[in-house]
Amino acid sequence: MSEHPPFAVTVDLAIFTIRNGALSVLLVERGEDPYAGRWALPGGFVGPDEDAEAAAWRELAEETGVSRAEAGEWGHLEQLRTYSAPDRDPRMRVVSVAHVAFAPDLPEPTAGSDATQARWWAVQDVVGEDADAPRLAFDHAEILADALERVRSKLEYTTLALQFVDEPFTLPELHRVYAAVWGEAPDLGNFRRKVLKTPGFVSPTDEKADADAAGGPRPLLYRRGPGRTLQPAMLRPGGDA
Amino acid sequence: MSEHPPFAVTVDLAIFTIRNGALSVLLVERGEDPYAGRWALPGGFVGPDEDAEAAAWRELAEETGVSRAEAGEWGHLEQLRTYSAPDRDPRMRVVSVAHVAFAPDLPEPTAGSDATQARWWAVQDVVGEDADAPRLAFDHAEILADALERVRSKLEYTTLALQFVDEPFTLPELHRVYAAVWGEAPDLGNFRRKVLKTPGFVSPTDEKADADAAGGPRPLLYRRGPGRTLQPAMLRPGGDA
DNA sequence: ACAATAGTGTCTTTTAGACAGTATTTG
DNA sequence: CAAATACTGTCTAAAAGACACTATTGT
Repeated sequence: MSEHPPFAVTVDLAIFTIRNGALSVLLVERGEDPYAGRWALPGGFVGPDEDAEAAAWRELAEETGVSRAEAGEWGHLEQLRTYSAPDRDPRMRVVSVAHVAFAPDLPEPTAGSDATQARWWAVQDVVGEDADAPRLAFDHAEILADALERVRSKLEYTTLALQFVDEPFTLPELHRVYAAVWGEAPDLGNFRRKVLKTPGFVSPTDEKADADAAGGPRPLLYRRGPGRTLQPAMLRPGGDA
Repeated sequence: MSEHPPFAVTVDLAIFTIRNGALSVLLVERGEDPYAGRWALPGGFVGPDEDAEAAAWRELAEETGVSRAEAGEWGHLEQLRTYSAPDRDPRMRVVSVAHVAFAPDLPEPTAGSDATQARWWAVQDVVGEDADAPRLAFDHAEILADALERVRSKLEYTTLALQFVDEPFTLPELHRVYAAVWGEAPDLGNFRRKVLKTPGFVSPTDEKADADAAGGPRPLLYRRGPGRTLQPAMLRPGGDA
């Protein structure tokens, strides 16, 4: 079976967070060809002694500038799918195991060791057709589109939204996560009912958030509950469109 | 970047069908080490000019003994996930892009060119803990478990069950698909209501099925509709367990 | 006639959608 | 006080679960 050609195996990551109320994704600017100057999803090669998920955790920690142990505290990472078109990288045959990661608001990333820059992009500015929208390298536009669909649908039937907020959090904050990811806000009253009656979604504290300059009552603070799935699912408004 | 080790990339397939009312999966007996004599999911290497999905279609056609064009007629195939543990194959570093395929009842497969045998196994006889349950090679038990979870959950929110029946079909037949995959039958009356009121799930004909030795009225025949998703989902009985 | 299965209808419960209305806070 | 936001409650519609009931066929 040595007549089979060798492949390089990489991981690519779509790392999502909420910044300024907008769903955002981390991109790095490529410093070298192919696609020099274009923006790309962060990623790297899978090492000889790690599986793809371990490589993805390692890259996540490197790119966000936090230690891997810390990343394990707040982060959620899962495999998305594998991209293997023969010509997806002109240099060699590369198969990429793409992953999706979710994190609460993180600091602006530090530049990578290869002197390229990395920054958060509002997803809407990347997937849009605007003239100033960056054209992504390789097949990363397709990967990002798949990742976006994944995060949107996982909000429906899991408690994944909890990964986008720091503890403790308020229900209006959690509501804004749904609004940012779906692009449309569910009715706040019905949202509260759904979250509070789903066992294990959130657990209340008896504290209230600090006052907000905008006025209004101080909302109650909650912590993440142990539940992981929503039964039945939370429906996104206009979800059939 | 040539300091990175070469990988072999394969596809493995969990090919499901319904045989004698039981959800079944195609397994091949390995003829050589490692795991000689053990049963495994069919699979093979990804060729230099194809992507993983093309390799999976090729393997599907080879293993089921039907031409690839025919397979495209009736089959549904989708990527499951990628398995990349460093020690999953003792011979070399192999990354496997697993796929799931669904087909109506197929003939017993012919033996592969390497003189190994292939046959359908009732899923219950493979995942069970019985003494005569085969111990699968490599990490294929894990792949099969993931594939099983995939097919079970896809029945909930898609019209995938249509891939397990030949056209034309009756609603009791379609109902038996759900019963076989879920291990428990939804109420037939409520099932009919759900299927018939979901736009595009099935389209009626004005024909009736041939008579059955068991007696009873001859059920109406239907064809597959254009719809692909169920909104809202069909809930499996005891689905939270 | 009887058994078996196909198909219809009905009642109840659960849940979501669409609000209205009250309470709390800042400026 | 007004404005803004947090929170509660209510009415309605959609849908599922749990049946009972009728109809059609083979033996």
